[in-house]
Amino acid sequence: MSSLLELRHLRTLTALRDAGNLSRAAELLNLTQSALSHQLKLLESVYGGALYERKSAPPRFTAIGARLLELSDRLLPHVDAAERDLARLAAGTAGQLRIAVECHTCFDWLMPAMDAFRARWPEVEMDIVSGFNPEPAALIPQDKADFAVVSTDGNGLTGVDFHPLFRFEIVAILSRSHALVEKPWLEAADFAGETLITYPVPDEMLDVVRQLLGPSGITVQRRSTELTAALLQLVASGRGISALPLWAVKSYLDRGYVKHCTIGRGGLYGSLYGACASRLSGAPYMMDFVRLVRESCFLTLPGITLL
Amino acid sequence: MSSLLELRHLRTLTALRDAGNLSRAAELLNLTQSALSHQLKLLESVYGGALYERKSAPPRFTAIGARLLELSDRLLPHVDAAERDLARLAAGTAGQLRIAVECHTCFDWLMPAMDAFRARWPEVEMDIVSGFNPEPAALIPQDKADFAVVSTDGNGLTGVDFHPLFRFEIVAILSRSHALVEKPWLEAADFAGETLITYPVPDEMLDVVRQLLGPSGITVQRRSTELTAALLQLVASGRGISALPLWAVKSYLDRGYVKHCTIGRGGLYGSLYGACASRLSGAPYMMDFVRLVRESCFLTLPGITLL
DNA sequence: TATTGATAATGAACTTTATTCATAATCCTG
DNA sequence: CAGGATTATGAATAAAGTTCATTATCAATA
Repeated sequence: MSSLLELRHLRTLTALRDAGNLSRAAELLNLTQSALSHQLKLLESVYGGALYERKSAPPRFTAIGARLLELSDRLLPHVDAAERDLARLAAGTAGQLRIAVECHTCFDWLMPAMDAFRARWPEVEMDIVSGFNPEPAALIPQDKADFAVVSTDGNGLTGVDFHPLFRFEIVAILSRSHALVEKPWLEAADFAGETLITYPVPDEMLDVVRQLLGPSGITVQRRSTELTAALLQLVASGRGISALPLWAVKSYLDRGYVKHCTIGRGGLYGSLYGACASRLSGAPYMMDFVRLVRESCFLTLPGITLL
Repeated sequence: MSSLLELRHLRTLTALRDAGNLSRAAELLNLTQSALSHQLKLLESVYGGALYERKSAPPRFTAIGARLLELSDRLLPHVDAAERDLARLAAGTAGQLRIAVECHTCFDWLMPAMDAFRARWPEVEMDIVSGFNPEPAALIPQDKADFAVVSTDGNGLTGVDFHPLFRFEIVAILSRSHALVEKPWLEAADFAGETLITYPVPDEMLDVVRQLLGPSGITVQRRSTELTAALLQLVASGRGISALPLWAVKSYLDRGYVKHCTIGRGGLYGSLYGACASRLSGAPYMMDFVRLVRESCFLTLPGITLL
């Protein structure tokens, strides 16, 4: 009798468009693929026709689907804006967001999220905590930062909450002529004698060391540089091998500038978490920031998985 | 974590504003007062404050409530429009809406609903079936009308659906000096010897006759005229008494032009139904028309109850 | 100031709906 | 045509939303 269309459905539809397929849309919405499939099926039964062609990627929407998407585009921004206004009404206070990072790569994806955030919460003062801190989460209890990007949850810090961000594969980067490119995957022993080219961070912050080389007692030479491009240049010219997030080097690999190789049997994976003071964990602007980070990363970084 | 605001909530809020209080809002939405109360409570717990001041009629909204209403006003018309577009996509065919009425009073409330309908479904041809038909529902199987306003459901007509509209009290209208105005209510015997002033319709169409005079075997003189104003003029000048819907004469009563009196112990009530061909019963434009009629009547006719 | 009537709130039972889980079907690609 | 990825499906589960029955609150009024 009465209309059954809800915002939930519109969110699903836009997620489907943004994510490219149902499974990814589900990930974006923190739901299962099944849930969305059922949702769409229901809508289709109500409106008497398919909403999109299933077998196409990116999805091609039918007239019905397109009309609903048009509605979504018109509505959701207003809903979003209203909810932020309401959060502001509730909190009153403006707040600040001082961001600390542990590694350089973070900036690649942090910037777009920060830009989006600035547009949505103009009254929140945003800053980057200068310098690179080996353990940025420690800055939070000291009230020197409000948000820190870290690669491990729960450091035993009290009063600090960790929000899962995403998980990504770390691959070994080799020059095109390197002998090891033939191997299906690299084991710890393969690194012996090689020079490991990395960002300038302490050993214990490197996932390759922490998860592979450390446990197996293998030590390697280290050489470091700040920029990804410089790092790859060194690898390409045979000065050593590196281990970097797949998403960070995807474009270089596609161009064939360097080669890559899985590390360990099932691959080596790193995870990132956003740390913030428990006191701010529930603050709408903080939740929105975490959401924006997750969303923009998921939509722009190839091959990552949301946590 | 994720937003829980849904269109449902926005609809509740606008209904609350339109209807004036929670109970009436519930009636408008075909829900219970309790349901809406729970809904609002939930919203208030989420947004951390009241949405409106309960004890005031009409409701006074807080900043939070007002912001949500602002959102509703921006969103709901678009949702509505989209759903109509989708219905058009599904049905394809334009359709027509020929309306037949049984009594003159209907036009008072039919007009605004028809105007609203015309704006929403410009492609549907709307017409009024000329002449007053003692039994307009009969025109539907003959395909001479698509919608008929009748005062009884289920005439034993097959292929015709009856949609409950609303229920209203019918009161006796007396001149200010009439002896009967002193009585707490009128019984059948009180009508004996009086002239009953009515619209020009057959006896069996009049609720007073059908429900009160008929069963008790009392017959009265009849005199009829087409216009409500003329009818009241006759009553006021002592030519007889009348029995009319309370909502139709409310303004005359408020001005003290005539007096009124309850008919029978618990009062006399009439009900109206919208009849249409079963085949069209589920057509979006027909459902929308019924909805518009119910809604506009509920919001404009004083003292009625939705069925 | 009690009484009544109207409106709103509440907690528990209930119903409906949404989501997940486990699995099967389908589609695409190499 | 196998294997991987995506989608569909039915049943089970979880989570709501809604109603019911009752109580609380408030305003008008006797």
